[in-house]
Amino acid sequence: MEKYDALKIENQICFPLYACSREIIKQYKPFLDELDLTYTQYLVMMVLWEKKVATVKELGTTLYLDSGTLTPLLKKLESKGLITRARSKTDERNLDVAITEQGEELKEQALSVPEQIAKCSNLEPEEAVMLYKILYKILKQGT
Amino acid sequence: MEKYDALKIENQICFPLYACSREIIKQYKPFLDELDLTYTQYLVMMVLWEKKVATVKELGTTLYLDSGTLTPLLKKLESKGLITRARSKTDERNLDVAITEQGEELKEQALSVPEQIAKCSNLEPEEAVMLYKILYKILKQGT
DNA sequence: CTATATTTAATTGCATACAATTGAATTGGA
DNA sequence: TCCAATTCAATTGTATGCAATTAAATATAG
Repeated sequence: MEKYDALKIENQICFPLYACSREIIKQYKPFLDELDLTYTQYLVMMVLWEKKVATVKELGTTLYLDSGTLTPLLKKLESKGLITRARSKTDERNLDVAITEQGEELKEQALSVPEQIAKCSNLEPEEAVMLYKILYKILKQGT
Repeated sequence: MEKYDALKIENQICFPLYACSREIIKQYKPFLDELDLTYTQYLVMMVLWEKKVATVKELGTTLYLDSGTLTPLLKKLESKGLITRARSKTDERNLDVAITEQGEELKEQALSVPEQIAKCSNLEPEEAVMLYKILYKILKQGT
């Protein structure tokens, strides 16, 4: 163990995490292109397909993103007709983001995305479960 | 198992990967701020602390980044005096990126980064090893 | 009840990421 | 040898990420 070993890329855990994340997002691209969605837009749509409505704050908490990222992205989804944006009537600080009929329709088409992505993985099921557990353990630590 | 379950955030492996990557990079920020480096700049410097010289192509292969990301980033590191950029004499298509004396000096200071980051982790050593193995298995698949 | 503190989304500025294109240099085949 | 194909870095355009600030709305302490 040499003095500078800790500074080598191959001895870091963050780098493969960072690289893997981007490589897998690249795998999504051809499938998401068919929906005319970016990966981040797809994440927002996934939350709304499940919850129908969420504030910017809630989207940010769920996706670990802030308003600086979400505001322009949501305006884009709005311009595509997939969502609506409106101030909450009970608390005007909140912006309610709601899925539209058109947004709902995209859900059917989106079903093919996880289907096709699943085929790309070479992980054993136990590895996927292990990976999932470890990643959420790390994420929970920030709570 | 409902029809749309595969479209839920919590059933995806890519999302926690993406979120984890960004959360851990945020943990690096206060330490990297002291070196006046961003995380990506730090990655490039790590390669050069080890290899002294590398072409843009080699940096890109190692870090999974392309010239569109690296070119402006390398110009910034050059303007800080940490690296030099010069066309290779044997093949002018290649750009040789080399560490400077000042870049070498930063290595000492950088030693504290992995030290302090290690303290932030709540993973068991076996979990870290498992995570590392799985991530590199995914990365190798793209080779 | 009111001044202050807090919460929330938007904005600004900077730094990536990356697809697609360009242009220069080199390679390899006819 | 010569030219078509390939390789490589740079450029362009779009889309994030995120820290820091701003401004409006709401909550809270006194």
